[in-house]
Amino acid sequence: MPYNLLSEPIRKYIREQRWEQFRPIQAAAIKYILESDNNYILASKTASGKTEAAFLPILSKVNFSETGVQVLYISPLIALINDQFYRVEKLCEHLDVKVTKWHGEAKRSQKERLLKDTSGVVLITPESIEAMFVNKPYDAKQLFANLKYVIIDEIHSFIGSDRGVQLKSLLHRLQEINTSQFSIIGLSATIGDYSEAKDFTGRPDNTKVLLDRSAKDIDAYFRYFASHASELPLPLMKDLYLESCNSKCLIFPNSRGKVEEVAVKLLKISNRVGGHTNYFSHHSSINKDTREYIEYFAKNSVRHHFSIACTSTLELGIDIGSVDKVIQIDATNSISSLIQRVGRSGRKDNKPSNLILYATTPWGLTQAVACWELHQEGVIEHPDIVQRPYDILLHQTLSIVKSFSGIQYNELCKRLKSNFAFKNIAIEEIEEIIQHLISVDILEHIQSEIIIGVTGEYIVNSRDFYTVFTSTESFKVINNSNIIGDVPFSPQIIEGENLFLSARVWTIMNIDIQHCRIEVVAANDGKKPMYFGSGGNIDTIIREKMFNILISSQKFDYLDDTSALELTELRKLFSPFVIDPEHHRPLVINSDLKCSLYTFAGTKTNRAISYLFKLQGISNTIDESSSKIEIDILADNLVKIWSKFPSYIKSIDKKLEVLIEKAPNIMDFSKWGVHLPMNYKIDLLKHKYYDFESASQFFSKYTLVQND
DNA sequence: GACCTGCTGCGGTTTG
Repeated sequence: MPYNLLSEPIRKYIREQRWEQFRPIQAAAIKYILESDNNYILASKTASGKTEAAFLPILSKVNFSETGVQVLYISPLIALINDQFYRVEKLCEHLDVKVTKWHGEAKRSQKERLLKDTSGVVLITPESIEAMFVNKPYDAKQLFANLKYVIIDEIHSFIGSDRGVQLKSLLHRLQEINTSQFSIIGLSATIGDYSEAKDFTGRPDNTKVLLDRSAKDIDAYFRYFASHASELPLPLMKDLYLESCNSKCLIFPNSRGKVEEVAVKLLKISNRVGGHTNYFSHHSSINKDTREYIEYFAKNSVRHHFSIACTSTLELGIDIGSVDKVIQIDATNSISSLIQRVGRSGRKDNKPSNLILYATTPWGLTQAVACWELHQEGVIEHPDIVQRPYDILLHQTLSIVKSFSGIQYNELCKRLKSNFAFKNIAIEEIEEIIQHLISVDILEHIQSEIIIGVTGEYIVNSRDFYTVFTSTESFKVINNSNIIGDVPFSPQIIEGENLFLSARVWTIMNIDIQHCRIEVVAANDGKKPMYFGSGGNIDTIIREKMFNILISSQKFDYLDDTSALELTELRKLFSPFVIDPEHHRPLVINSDLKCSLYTFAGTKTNRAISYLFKLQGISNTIDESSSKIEIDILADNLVKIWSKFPSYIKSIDKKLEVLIEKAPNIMDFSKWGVHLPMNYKIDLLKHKYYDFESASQFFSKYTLVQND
């Protein structure tokens, strides 16, 4: 019995909660974590009690009377830390264990209190760990030199991202200041690659996966409303209103602009028919206080219905209580994202989740069906792992040098080389990058010691140093000295222009360019705001599934009649082809004899294919939504040169060098890559922005098939 | 058309 294994204060907590039994992941975690010091990945569906699964045995096991923080909980979001704080504090009720939030918005007094009495549990973000290493290395040592457990929440959001490489490096640096080994527990509902998840701890052999495969029942319905303009069609809005007005709903329209459009229009309809007024918009450009209020409102609404239009800000595990329905407008970018979003509904009492998907284009519908089918098959895309993250290595190099206020050259190289975050980067490469940083005054070599150089001082002392992702400049939108949110610099920002923000309509009264502020007053009608972003990359497995769906005649019982008709209609585009998806790709000849290649390949592969065409002087444009490359060449000519393309990749480096020199903005995907020597920039461009390996396979694997 | 995430220390002022 797992219950009997736990310590008495924890058992008391469990009795008070009146839990009749543990969830499977909790029972397993209690048994395994208590019996060994292995690392564990706890993989189980959303709302299955993973936080308790990790904390119950750890709080039982760890001796908190030792000095120093014993348990470090790392989260990708401040909002999640604030949310988990109350849960963890409650768990610690009978234990006399201090729980401290440590992030950029946490109270300084609480941090100071912890520094005076270093003990207990700390909830922190990766960036705050980074900042502590850089500015207060002594504090880091005082606090975190006696760790027993590190818990990483929503670990999938780190795997395969720059932020994940940074966190790996920080885990290594934390281990360096500890005399004994701490254990790592990773939590997630959507792991696409267990070996990558194990690698994330740095000790894959000592890491075990505890997996509860049971899935939640989901009632899914797909509906179709054709959209021809940039605005959502009115019939869709009316249907959406009826579907949502008597429920607690989350609506995911995939972009901040559309989030505003949905929130404003639903509220307008509701006002007209005398419905409730609880319509909100929740995304990164909404003021933080407003977002917290919305989360609080949702969590505490027992009787009130509400609809929150949101982006991926409400995708991760922030507890917003029980939601009746999740409404997705067009397809998600990934299966993982779909799972997370659907998991937001039916959290209580094991009720089924409800998903309603509105498609507005045939290709959006096909992608949505593909994601849904793959999810049903239990498939999740694999994370996109960068084997040699030179840019993050550069960032960590600066962080380490600053942290030590100067460090012996050999010592620096040794620390970087032994860091498992950079295990595929050779020592010669590390030395070359350090030498380059010295040559551009970012670092300085004094006798045998490396210190931060003149140029480097500006970089490491900037507030922007602690993150590995970029942020864009924007205007603060202010009404009556209340901050509503922000909008980027765009041609839309003109005095007198009306726009949506935070589910309301505003007129721009005054633009203060110097202070990046816009004064607004309430208005009645306007436009959705323009935001610039670059969505997520779509994985090849989704595209391949779309192809299979389109050349099959399979019926899907969750589609409404219009959706089924639209799918049948799109299938006609490929019905003239006799095609084997394992070996062929369709080339549609247009009326002007130019052609459209449907690659059914992932975003990075499409970019590489398109670029290779351009290098051969063949102009073309990608339409990512349909994975189509429209090519300015006669089909027969393309077929003739098709087999030569893989050989063009061999000499790609020189071409990419020219590209970087001519259009340096192409490196914008990498915040720290700009400081690297050219050959390393090329390598990043080759693997993070493009995917030439899979493009090469594409040309070799597939032959083109033309329609008649 | 097209997502998201996070962050300092200091000196000064105000508040209880």
